[in-house]
Amino acid sequence: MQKTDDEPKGPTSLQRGLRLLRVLAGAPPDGMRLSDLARLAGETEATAHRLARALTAEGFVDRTPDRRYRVGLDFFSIAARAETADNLRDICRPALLRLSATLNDTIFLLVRSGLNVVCLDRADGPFPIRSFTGDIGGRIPLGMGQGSLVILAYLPPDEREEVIRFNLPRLIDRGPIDEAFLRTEIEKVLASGHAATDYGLLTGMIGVAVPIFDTTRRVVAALSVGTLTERLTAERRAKVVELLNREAEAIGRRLSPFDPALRHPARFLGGVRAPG
Amino acid sequence: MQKTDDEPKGPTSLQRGLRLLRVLAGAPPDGMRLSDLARLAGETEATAHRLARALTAEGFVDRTPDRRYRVGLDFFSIAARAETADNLRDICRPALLRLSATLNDTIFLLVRSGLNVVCLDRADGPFPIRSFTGDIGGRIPLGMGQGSLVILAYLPPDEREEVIRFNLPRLIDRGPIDEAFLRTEIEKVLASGHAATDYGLLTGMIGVAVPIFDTTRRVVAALSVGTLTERLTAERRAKVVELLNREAEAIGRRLSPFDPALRHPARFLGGVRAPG
DNA sequence: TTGAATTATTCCGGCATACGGAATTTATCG
DNA sequence: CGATAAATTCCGTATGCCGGAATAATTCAA
Repeated sequence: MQKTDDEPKGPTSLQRGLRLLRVLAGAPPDGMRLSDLARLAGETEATAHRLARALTAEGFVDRTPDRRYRVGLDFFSIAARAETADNLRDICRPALLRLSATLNDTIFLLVRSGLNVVCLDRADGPFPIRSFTGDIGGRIPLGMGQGSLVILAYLPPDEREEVIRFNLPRLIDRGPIDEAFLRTEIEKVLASGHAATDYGLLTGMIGVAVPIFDTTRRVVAALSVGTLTERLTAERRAKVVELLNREAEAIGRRLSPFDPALRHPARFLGGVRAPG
Repeated sequence: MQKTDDEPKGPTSLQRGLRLLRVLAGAPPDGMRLSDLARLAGETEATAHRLARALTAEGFVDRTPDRRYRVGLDFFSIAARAETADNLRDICRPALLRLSATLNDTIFLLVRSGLNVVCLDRADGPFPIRSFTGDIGGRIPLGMGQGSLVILAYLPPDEREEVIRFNLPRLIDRGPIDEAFLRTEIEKVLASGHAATDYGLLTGMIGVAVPIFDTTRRVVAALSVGTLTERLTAERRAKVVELLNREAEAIGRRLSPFDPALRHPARFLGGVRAPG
């Protein structure tokens, strides 16, 4: 081989091994044969085999009984154990401040927690706002309020149905809602990409919310703005949604799907992690 | 360097790089300095630097502005693919929600990974629960804890023996267990169809677990509930087991006969085949 | 601000070792 | 059962890795 240029080459076997991981993560739902793996990674079969063997020995790759390779469960385990330095609240705070300052309204950050949604943070605007969510730490059933609704809407179908089945009584109990209404609103959310339903419970108030997806396209949270109904003309709403979405997307790109804050929001409410 | 032993060594730089990843995932909330990384991984700083650079270039590691290393975001999106082909987690989630809401306790979904069991998902109940399994991604040896025990118990006999042979020391090391105890408990599991052993390690806590079989009657996972000892009277336990089993069976019917991880080279040819 | 201690990065020579062509074993298929 | 394809092992060689040591950058104390 001739060395034409002086690329800052690193340990080749590491580079190649990682590329194998990428390839494995890339396509197959049920694993990949060695020959395909080699071809896609641009390696000879001998080399791919050697690397795959090492990856397997280290637990980063699993082998299926029919001799196929796939990303290993240990990999999942390692990733889940890795703590991302910033929890969701820290990541989102600048966005909340920006939105609050730009829109002159109150911004909420909502995270799902089982069958509920928890308000993880808020940045107040100049107008006093009443909301379903209430203050930081506030907890409402999935489906009640715009931010909550938007999360519910984007859940995987199975899961969404399950949540609805359980929460419907709670929702009916707390507001002028029935199943038909809820389903209609969910459809609206999925069609428009945001929630702006007026529940009619907080007179003069209205909210607009957009979903935050993690890097695997799962809903994990919602950004929501609470404002006075009169302030939200149709054209302003479009603008608001656009701004919210821009921030939501930026946030989503930075989210690990394993962030503990997404799983146990309550632990992070105090700003300090609770033990256990 | 002297190498007297003739282990089938693999590409060292790959092994070392992966170890760096493990170390990185292990401890730091806000990243790790090179020197610490090197020390914890048992590498010279020069080597650690070279490897870390390669990992960074490949996107598996990020650098913070203050020159610290941390697990990269790409790492997570790849890891998210590491679930079983049937996406066991998605399939089971509604069941976890149902159980958690119905029982008011914390539900765990556990899958086997080689000689270990990994917590794939959990749905928290209102009570804070301590468990062997820990949080999502937590790993424990096969045989430790109820969910893990139930999986071990239902493995094919020769495979089970091999796992026991391997894990017994680890189990003894981590709890008041000896071989006789383990075998007695396995018998109990096979007789009753569930595990409810009180290991006595987590005072006040107890768990009940049932197996999930795929359509070929192989254990692939376990559903487990963690609760306060006082909440689990005998009659309630019967009820709990029944609920768990109902969900486990429903899940099993949806599983295609794909074995997630049999990375341990075991030749069961001519051995006992699961009765079709 | 200065200087010393700590940490990060680069260099480089020697030698271990990873590469890949080819042979061998093992699975898959007609 | 023979043929084809895939997986795994072998092995000589040159390639790229390792780590001691030099250099650069950063932190810290005073």
